[in-house]
Amino acid sequence: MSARSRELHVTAEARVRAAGQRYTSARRQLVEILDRAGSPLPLPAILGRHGDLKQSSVYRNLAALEQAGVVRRVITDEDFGRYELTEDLTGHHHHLVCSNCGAVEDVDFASGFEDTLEAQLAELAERTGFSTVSHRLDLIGLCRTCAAASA
Amino acid sequence: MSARSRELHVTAEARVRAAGQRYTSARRQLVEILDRAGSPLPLPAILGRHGDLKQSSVYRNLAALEQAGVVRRVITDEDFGRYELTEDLTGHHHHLVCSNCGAVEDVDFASGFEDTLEAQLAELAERTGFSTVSHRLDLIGLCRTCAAASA
DNA sequence: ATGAGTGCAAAGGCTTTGCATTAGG
DNA sequence: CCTAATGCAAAGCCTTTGCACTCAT
Repeated sequence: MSARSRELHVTAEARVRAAGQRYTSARRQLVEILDRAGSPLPLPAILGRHGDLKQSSVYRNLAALEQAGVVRRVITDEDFGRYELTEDLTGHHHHLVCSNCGAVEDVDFASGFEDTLEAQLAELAERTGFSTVSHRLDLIGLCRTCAAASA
Repeated sequence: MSARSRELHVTAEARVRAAGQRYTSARRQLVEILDRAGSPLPLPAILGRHGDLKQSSVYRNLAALEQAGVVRRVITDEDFGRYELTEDLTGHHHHLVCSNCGAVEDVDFASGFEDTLEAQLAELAERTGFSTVSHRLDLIGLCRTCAAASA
């Protein structure tokens, strides 16, 4: 296991315990799965990668991890919810969402752009009265596979 | 009725008919409701503003309008789906989403920023192999009301 | 022992769908 | 007339929940 991964679990465990819950092996595995995936995973995929843990338990554990600030549920227009590690664990990023197959890929922008974006958000917050705490920028398009298939 | 509104219905009707369906008075009313709202409306709100049209019919009509490219379903983390007119009818815009009450408000960025954003997206599309067709930038924060209440 | 986690099954809640009826072209 | 739209009720589907059992502390 990499140093980064070890670090991840230490942080995750701390948060889960701070939330008054246990860092079970099941939860550890879920964090591991999401970390390895590197992009938001739909529930069936999580279920499939965790040999033996029933669906209801997966939901409950994900809810626990979400409450502890380790996992967040990503909203998509698919049937199943997708889950990823929170940004303060993985770093700020954006999503490329395939409008055809639903695949989601993590991506980063040039840092300069991210700054410009922040500035715009601040301006917007002031103009509208919203206290902006975060943003969510998703790109919708066709992934390589679907683009090739439809060509 | 404003000239813009008349224009809107003409376009909407054309699309619905092109999709092989009728521009019913019920559908016309739905378009009217969404146009007046000026921001994505959750289903209960739509139902409430349309005196007499059963829930299943509202769903069916929204689906028809969506298929015709007049309406689009907005993804949120709320229980109910939200609906708005498509961007080519209302113009490109973004959403301010209140993380507390779920309120959604439409907003625009400075046009210069929008250009920068497009450039970044083009660069990203090239780098990742995604054919980006659109983007969706939502700001999550506290709306005026909720910010005041929690202060 | 004592509370948390798990499995199983049932319930929930939004959305969709089948079917008979009604209305629009 | 003929097809589409509507209402009503039932079904679907993801997700949540109740309850008894097991496991870890």
